[in-house]
Amino acid sequence: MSPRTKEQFEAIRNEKEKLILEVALSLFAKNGFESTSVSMIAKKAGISKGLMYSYFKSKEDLLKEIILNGLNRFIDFLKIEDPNNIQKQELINFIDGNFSLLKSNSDFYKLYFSLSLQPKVLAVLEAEIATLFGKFFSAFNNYFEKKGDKNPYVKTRYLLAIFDGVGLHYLVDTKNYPLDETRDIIVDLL
Amino acid sequence: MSPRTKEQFEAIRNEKEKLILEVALSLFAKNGFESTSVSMIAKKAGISKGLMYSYFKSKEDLLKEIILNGLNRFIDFLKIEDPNNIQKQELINFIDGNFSLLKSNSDFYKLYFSLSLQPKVLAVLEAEIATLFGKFFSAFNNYFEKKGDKNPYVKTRYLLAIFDGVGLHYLVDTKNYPLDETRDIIVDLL
Amino acid sequence: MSPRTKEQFEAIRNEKEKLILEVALSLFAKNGFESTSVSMIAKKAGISKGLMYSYFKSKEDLLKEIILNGLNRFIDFLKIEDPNNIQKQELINFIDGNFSLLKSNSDFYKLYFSLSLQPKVLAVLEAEIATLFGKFFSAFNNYFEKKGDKNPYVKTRYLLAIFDGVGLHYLVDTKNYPLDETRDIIVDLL
Amino acid sequence: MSPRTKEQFEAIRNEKEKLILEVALSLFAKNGFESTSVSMIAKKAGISKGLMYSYFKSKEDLLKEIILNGLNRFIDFLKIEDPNNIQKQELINFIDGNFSLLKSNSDFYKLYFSLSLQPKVLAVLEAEIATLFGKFFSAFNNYFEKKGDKNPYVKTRYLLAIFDGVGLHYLVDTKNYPLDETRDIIVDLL
DNA sequence: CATGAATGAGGTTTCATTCAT
DNA sequence: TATGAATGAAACCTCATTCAT
Repeated sequence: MSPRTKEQFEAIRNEKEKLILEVALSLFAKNGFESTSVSMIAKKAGISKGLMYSYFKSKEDLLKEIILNGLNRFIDFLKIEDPNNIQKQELINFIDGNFSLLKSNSDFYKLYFSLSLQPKVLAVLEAEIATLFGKFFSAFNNYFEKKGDKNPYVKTRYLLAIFDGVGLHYLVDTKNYPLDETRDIIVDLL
Repeated sequence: MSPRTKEQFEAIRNEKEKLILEVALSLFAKNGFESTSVSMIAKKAGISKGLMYSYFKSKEDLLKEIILNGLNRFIDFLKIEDPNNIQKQELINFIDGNFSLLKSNSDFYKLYFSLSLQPKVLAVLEAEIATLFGKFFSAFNNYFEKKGDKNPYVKTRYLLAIFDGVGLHYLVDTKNYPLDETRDIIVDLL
Repeated sequence: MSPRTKEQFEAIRNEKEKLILEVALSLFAKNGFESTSVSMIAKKAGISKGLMYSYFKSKEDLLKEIILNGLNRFIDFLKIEDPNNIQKQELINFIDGNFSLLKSNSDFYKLYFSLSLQPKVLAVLEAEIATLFGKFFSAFNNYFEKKGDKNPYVKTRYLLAIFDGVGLHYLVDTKNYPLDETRDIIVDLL
Repeated sequence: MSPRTKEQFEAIRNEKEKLILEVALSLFAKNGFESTSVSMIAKKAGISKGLMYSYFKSKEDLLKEIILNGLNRFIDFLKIEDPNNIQKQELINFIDGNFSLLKSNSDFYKLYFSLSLQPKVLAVLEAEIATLFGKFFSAFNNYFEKKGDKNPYVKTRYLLAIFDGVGLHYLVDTKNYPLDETRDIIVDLL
């Protein structure tokens, strides 16, 4: 066997890191952060605890990485060509992207919701989260302003709140919640 | 000296139980259930750890008591005279009650939201919660049906989701969230 | 109502003390000394914990009282008219007394057996126990000596061991153990 | 440095497990199960409390392991070639094995006796214990039946009770109890 | 890179005992 | 005499993290 090249090593590292992130997310989502032990994660990922600590310097660090990873997927859905002339379709695309992520990536949403009221854990990511939220807010706010809505601020905050409310209810009762029909109602608000 | 009377003992118990419940709720809301230790509760309540266990069988039992306590306040807001003829004002009263509770009792909401995605903890109260939620659902659903709404089920679930979404956003950003204006928007949906 | 006389008070005290002793014995026998809490005893006796401590200065003291109480019943069964001329019937009476106590007072036996291998607890009663055991030993030993038995010491120790072995097996399997038939075999050893 | 091999890890575990079992047995025998704390065990074994829990799920689990370990040594002493024709010598071998174990392994006997009247603790091992006891019973019962004894059942139960009585007395007064002479008396009963 | 034994701090819980009333 | 609220020490147990190999 020829010795592995640097690239191969890096590929293995990346792959294993990804595995840990996935496994940890699923466990955090299911049991909560505090109730998930590092041992459980290592076991489910098929590695040793020690190795986990070579990828992430602490359990909290692992959590942050997971959250950052998850947040980054959102930005992609919001594609605005011209901030001064936001198209309805652009916002619809965002909504649809969001909802499809909700379905495909519900673990991340669960984790995020369950942490969103415990500022301590998320404190370190405050800046990132504020930035992200700010982008969404601007987009909708600008759109409603341009559209001449009576109170764009209130409407925007209302709409963003709805996203989370619907997400929450969908996650709590995934089988029955009428997500697609709700999507139509929301789109009608634009 | 004569021993304390039954009434005196009961008064002591009631008062201290209330104290513990309040202190625990505030800490659970702030740090989360798992991250709040019985030591912290005892310290803040000015009692020994041991005493807490004379009032509540376990930390989890304490949590359940808190949740039950909190849930019971909700029911009062939903007063329906005739289920076959629900009045718009009755639902408005419910909404207003809810929002006023959100303001005055935000700790309970915080706790409830942060637990709502960890079914394990709430499992024991599932029945109570389902009953409560069922009542709210019926009220709105019946109302929308009677009103001839196109899809009462979807609308009801949408509305209940909005409550939680708005609540969540209000709790995360209490200072700025335009709760009263949002209330008007919601009332207009009826 | 006329005030109670000193005698009445004492009668009440004695009665209550007896009640506590009985209740505690039954619980100790069932759960073991360590696994029985003072609270359990007080509850089952229908008194407060504080009161219990006015009768017995500690949980251990209560145990000692119980053991002493129980041991004293034994002596009565061993009635020897003339130590230099012990009658077979006197020993038979002792055996029968013992076995009947085993049936009627099995709680005490259970407790005693389960403690007999933990010298710490019984250490304080060592003297009493040694005295009692010594009396039994002497009686049987003298009898076998007089009777011209080859090895009275061994036979005596063997016999006393049998008592406990049979007692133990009877207590473990009270329903099925053939106590009366065993009694006859033992009597034949005299 | 290369990590330890599986074999090395296993060796460490086996050794330490054995150490803990031995230390715990000695303490349980001396103080009783309830009065022996995990701290005491850990201290005497020279390990941390936490480590004990990596070897045994709980203090009770540790106890069960000890009992199972001890029980297994018994079976070896009972070797019956033909159950329909049990030889006197086979039973003598069993008795001698038992007594020699009593001497060499007195801690286990002590523990077992002190637990035998607290069914709660042993409840989980009931099946194993019943099986073991059943084997002994059958062997002696069959032997006495074949031999034409008047009442094989009573004799067998009497004999098994004697084993325990003698064991108990030997353990309480190891220095003086005439175990070997007693052994001869018992053998004569066959 | 990889392992899992080992630690130690801190969690939940129990309970004999005290003491104000 | 009688109560049970209250304490505090100590029990059992968990787990993030370290480290020798």
